[in-house]
Amino acid sequence: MPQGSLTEFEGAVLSEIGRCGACTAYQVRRSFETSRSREWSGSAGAVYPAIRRLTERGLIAAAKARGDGRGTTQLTLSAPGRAALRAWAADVERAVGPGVDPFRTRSSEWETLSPARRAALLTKLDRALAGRIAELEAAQADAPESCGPRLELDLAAQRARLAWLRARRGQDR
Amino acid sequence: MPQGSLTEFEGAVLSEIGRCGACTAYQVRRSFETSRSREWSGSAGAVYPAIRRLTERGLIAAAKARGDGRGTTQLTLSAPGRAALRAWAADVERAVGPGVDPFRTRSSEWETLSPARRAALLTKLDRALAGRIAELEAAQADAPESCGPRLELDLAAQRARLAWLRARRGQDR
DNA sequence: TTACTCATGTAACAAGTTACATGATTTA
DNA sequence: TAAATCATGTAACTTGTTACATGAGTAA
Repeated sequence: MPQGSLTEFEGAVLSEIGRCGACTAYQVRRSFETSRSREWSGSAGAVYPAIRRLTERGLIAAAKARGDGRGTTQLTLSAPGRAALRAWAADVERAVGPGVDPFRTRSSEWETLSPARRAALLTKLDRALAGRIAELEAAQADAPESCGPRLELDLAAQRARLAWLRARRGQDR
Repeated sequence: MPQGSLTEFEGAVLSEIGRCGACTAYQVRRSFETSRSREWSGSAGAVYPAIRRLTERGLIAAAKARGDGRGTTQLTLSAPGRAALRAWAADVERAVGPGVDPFRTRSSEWETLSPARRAALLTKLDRALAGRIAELEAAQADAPESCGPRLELDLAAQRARLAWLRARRGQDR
């Protein structure tokens, strides 16, 4: 990894600290844990070491909260941290990469199934995708202000899968 | 990880061995290395240990090629291996999960940029996406028979990103 | 006072990366 | 014969996972 660059996870951590202005490592964990997307579990064993690394690199400023028996530490982005976050977010090559897509990875295997098995599986996939889309639409309707681009892109990606799936099922008939 | 289940990478390895019928670990490596998607590097340090694990679990049958000074080993799927691969491919919950999407992960950070910086970045992203789409369309035109669902889904995903991006840029005007 | 949440962290393990090492075979 | 490719593998490192451990504050 080139010097100064950030992993996906580190970028997401800095992004979260930048978003909330000043927060504790615990709050960063919770935001990953409660996030709809299951990209990272937000486990303590991932978050605390990552924050320690980023603090050692001078990208995060950690300030002990005084008069707090819990030993709470407030985290903020330093100026280099903001710069590193901007550079990470502006990495076009990585942004347009395909990432890890479990739907696509499995798709070529579906072609090898017998027509009957394939039809059954594609029906299940259709239902699951439609369910996810309904959830995302409900979340969007619940909090129309707070729904950012991630939710929109989640929806767009799931709709693209469903459109592919229905075109694929049409071919089987 | 529940017993008998496969990681994304292990599933992809079994899928590749199933696809080519019987091949060497080296051929599995090459197919990852030369794959358009950069999900996995196909490094020897990933492929050989994974194949050893899968062989120890009885999912891969390894047969030494006789009369080959290179010590070549032919790999095939065992019956339990084919069953494990089918179960992995039919895991609907994991299939419809979002995976790791570097475009979506970065998108919320783009909203924090100044209008001028955002416009410049979104222009670069537009060009990069259009370029990727053109490459995929060219690959599809070059080999119309051999282009499987992965290529179609790659295209669908990139087109969905581009459509989101252009709608997003329209809002800024 | 019991249980839950806030808050931080470590230990053992899993699994990927790069870089290195070795040797056979094929091709220029 | 020199270089490229085929073929297999290991070692050091990174970084994620689960599970565990600890302790302070808060609400039933």
